[in-house]
Amino acid sequence: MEPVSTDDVTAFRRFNRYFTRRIGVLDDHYLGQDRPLGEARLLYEIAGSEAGVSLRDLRGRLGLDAGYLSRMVRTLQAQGMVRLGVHPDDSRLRTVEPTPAGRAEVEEQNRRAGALTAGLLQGLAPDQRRELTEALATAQRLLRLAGITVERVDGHAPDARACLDAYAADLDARFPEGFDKSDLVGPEEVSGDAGAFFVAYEEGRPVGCGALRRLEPGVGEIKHVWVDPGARRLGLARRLLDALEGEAAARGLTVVRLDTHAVLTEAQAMYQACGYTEIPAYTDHVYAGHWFEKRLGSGPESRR
Amino acid sequence: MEPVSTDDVTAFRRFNRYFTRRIGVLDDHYLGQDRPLGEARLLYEIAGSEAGVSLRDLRGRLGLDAGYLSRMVRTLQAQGMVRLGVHPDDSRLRTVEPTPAGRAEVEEQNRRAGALTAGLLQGLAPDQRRELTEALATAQRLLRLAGITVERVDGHAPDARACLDAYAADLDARFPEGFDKSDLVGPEEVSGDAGAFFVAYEEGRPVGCGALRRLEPGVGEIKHVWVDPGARRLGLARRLLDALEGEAAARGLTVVRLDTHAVLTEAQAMYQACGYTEIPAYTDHVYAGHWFEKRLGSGPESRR
DNA sequence: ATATTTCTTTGACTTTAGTCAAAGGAAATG
DNA sequence: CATTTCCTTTGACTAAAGTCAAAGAAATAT
Repeated sequence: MEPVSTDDVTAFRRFNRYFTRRIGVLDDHYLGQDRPLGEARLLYEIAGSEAGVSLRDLRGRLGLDAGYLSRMVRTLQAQGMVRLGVHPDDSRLRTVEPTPAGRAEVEEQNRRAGALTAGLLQGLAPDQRRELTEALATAQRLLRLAGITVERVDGHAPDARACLDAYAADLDARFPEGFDKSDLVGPEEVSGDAGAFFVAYEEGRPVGCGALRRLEPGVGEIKHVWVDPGARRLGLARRLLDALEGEAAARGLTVVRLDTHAVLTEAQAMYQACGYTEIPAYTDHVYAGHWFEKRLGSGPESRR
Repeated sequence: MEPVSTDDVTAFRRFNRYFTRRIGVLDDHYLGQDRPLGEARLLYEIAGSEAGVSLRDLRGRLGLDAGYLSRMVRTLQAQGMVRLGVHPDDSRLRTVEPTPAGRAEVEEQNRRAGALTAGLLQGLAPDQRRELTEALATAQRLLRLAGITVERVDGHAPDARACLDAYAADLDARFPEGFDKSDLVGPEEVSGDAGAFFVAYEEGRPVGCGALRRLEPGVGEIKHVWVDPGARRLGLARRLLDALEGEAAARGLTVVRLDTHAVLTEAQAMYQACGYTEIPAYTDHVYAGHWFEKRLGSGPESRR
């Protein structure tokens, strides 16, 4: 893996310092106008999630001490900003939800913050605003991608199954003929000697997966490459492929194959961009309409 | 002035939230590992400026209460991180400078922050790192520009004179024959009916200027458009020109002219890009090598 | 069914951050 | 040279942020 150039690091740190100084501070400042910052943040978080949130969740998300959180929630409750309840499934957990008043306050804060931002952008010409918006979108996309880790997990792991379920639901919606879950590989097919399973995590949540399976001596098959709709267009599928190919190479496989459904045109384009070439059918798989192959370890990768 | 689209505002706010959550927080966190955040920031600021800094300066830069600052500085002194002295020119002022130990601590923090950043960027391919760096640079450039205000000031104002001094020094260094300060317009030539003077401010500091002078009935002259070296390549000169032309139009002038030295090729390109056309000499000014003119109020601006 | 773990609440703290006013020395102003 | 302004220090506070441990209720594991 290439080392990170110090120029990139300095540029990043320079931006970071500039941005948090100039913008981040502002944002925090308006937030905590009528109440302590911690409380404002908490209310914002509570109002952000439509249904009720559990205190346990909030604690995790905001990284707060249990006692501290408990007290702040009480304060908000006393002010009529939130309502407390008991979790229906587990009565140890308490849930919080915003009252109309709480929602209104957050709305008002959003309005003010929006006005602040608009004031800032006012200093730019329209085309410069567009340029800024695009640059920020690019940066955010890449930052998200950088924060996602791809990890090998056991085929039986709950995260693995969760991803496959989501994958199956996705395909069922996209294939004209639907998709039957029983067609997924079993956990034992992607564990141990038989294969491997990778899950991509973003801030602890699984947002993508991919499986590798031994097909015949020297040949592997890649299956079930899936990316959560919320994490698409980041370049994550490529990273999953990288991981799968790396694993295949480490197992001494020289060729990987895969098949894909005719309707998944963007997937086909992606495979081709990653160095896969279309080959004749190597399976008579129900859903397969196109077959691809890539020879591994043949010098430099064709990276976009 | 065009209204800011809500899309741009939302995109900006989304980035802001994402960035401060994911990155900004990190940065603060490592900073305040061994000492309170405020103290760490203060030490960072002190170590950042090579020579000693005055407390007055620090107070301005960090926006701290005088008493609060005084105490924090004492704490740092007691820990051997900084040395206190009296300002040579004004013994009401105190100066602070980092000791070797203080410098070392900041160095160590920088090292750690750098490692953190490198770890983050590690998740990206080299070309994606470059893309990110570029996007951040663009964003920072535009944010800086958005934060700069152009204000009309009196020709006698200290900020106006400071800009003109810097401008003169700049020209003196660039012109082969040097530049004589006595050639600058006098304060009364850019005040009241005779003309106007604009200063660009970035976070309270003057970073650019431009003057407008009545030349003859219906015709104005733009002079001394200057941008601080630290604020170049942002598009600030254009904004200064916009302000000057707006002022000229408001005064009923229909034409503005300007002259420029032969060596200032980038200025000439900029004038042309802003709708100025070269004309024959209208002065026999010593330093002038090219003359330009623009007719005002003729429909839509040619914006880049 | 008993023990263990999980989750929230409460009490009792500490640290950090920040404010305000008084006071004294030094420079600038008239 | 008297007055005003500027800058720092000190004392006396307050509010916010955060920590830790004990305790009780509910769920899970054995």
